[in-house]
Amino acid sequence: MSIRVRFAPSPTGPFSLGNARTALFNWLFARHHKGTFLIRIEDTDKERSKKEYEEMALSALKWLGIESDEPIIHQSERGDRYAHYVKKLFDTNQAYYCFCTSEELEAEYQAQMSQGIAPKYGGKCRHIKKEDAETRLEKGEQATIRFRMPEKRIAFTDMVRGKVEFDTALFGDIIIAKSLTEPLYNFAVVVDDYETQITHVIRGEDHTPNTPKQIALQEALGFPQVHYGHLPFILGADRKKLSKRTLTSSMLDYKEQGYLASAMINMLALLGWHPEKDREVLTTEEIINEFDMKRVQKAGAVFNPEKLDWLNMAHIKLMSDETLKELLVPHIPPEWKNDKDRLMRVIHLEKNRMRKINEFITNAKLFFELPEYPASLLLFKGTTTHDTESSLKETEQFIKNISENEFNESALNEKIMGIANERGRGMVLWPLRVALSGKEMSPGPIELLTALGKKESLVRIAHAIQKIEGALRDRS
RNA sequence: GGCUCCAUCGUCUAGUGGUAGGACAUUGCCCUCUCACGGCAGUAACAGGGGUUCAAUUCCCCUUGGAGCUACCA
Repeated sequence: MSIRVRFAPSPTGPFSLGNARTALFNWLFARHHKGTFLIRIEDTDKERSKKEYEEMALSALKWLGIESDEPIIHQSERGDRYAHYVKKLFDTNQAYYCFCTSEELEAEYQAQMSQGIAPKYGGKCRHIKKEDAETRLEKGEQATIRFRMPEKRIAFTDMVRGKVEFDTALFGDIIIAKSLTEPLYNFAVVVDDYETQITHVIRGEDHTPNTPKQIALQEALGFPQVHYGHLPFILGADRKKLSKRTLTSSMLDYKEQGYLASAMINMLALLGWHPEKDREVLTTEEIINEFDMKRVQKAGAVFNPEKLDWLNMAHIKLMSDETLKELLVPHIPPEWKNDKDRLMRVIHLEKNRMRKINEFITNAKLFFELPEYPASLLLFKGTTTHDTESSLKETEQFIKNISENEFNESALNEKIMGIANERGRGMVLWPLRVALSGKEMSPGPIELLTALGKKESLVRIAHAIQKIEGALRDRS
């Protein structure tokens, strides 16, 4: 039988790292086993569900390349399906109307808590006859629908943790719906998973205690049991579940900050899972091939932003210059595109220096516009203005003598390093590099020359020489 | 309180009944005109106590610590 999984977010808040990881593991599991991956929106809570959160989740997933193989289901549109199954439970006397008010229930729970007893519903409405309930409903009384929880031990084999067992007597009769068409989580999940023929439920470990309730419901409705796997949490630095407020916990923020989807997937996959052979930098394709629920960790994992940076850098290096250009183009100033060749040379050079793709704008700016800098910056430590002037002039002459078609890295390296080794490396390379970049810190002079090209390089060197001469004049 | 789960370097993790390995971070060195990249080396962990065993990080129990759940949220 083919594997079918689903990711079922409730659109009640920003889409977090943890949500993304749960979606990813479901998706990886489906892809690895050539199964089907579904997205279902759990928007039964009308108060808290918001369309914007749903859109946020879907676009974050789309960014990661995770999309539903079948049309997306909304629980809010399936009221009649839930009503159908609630009626089935009524017909078999496995559900009943409960007229207790929230105040009554609250008081009951408080009393139990203060006595140190595990709180659960006392069963006050358990024996109200269906006919009596219906007349009360007709009179306009408010009621919820409860499931007669059978008291027994329910065990299941978790794909991550192995055998887990609960005593359902501790749960009491849970509320499964506010009305025929307004189901609550545990009931809606069971119905939808059944109707979409889900075979494996992979979700966060916060759902572990819900699993026996859902199994009891499946048994009551005569549904086959599904396989469960509960994923450990992604934790904040405080080792607590990532809160909604945690900074940049919204997935789309990572995209904005210049992270690659492939790096993000790599990072998320490595939180709680590890390939058999010890490798860290993995393409999505490789992760799909090697993914195995058996290798999923049991303990929660603290998210490490530095490692994400490192992985992002690694994934940038994995990309071709051309692919990187495509990614960069929408973000760069239009005038940078005028000189296509120069742009490509700059991308090639900066590719190995970027941790996040939006760093490109600040890093590459100097190639398109010479920054302002003081003449004093041209002086290598412990050298004189005079020596700097003569060094720059000599370098300028050498560069002028290199023909346009010889203007490449190896030829430049040979010529420039020739002078540098003669006059002293710092004496030659520092002023040249500052003249070309206008910055204290930058790529090396040979790299700058190659990327800028002969013409622009000479303009910048001439500009530097003017600065030096100006400084000399001011002194005399 | 009750129920469930978890426990290897600071972090992510590998691992086995017999020397605890890798990655990020960090430190030092090399490369070098600077900053990155890269290369090399170093610091750093089996929570504690009992068992079982010739031998336990590994298997069992307890303790401790941590997390989740305990809704007319999901």
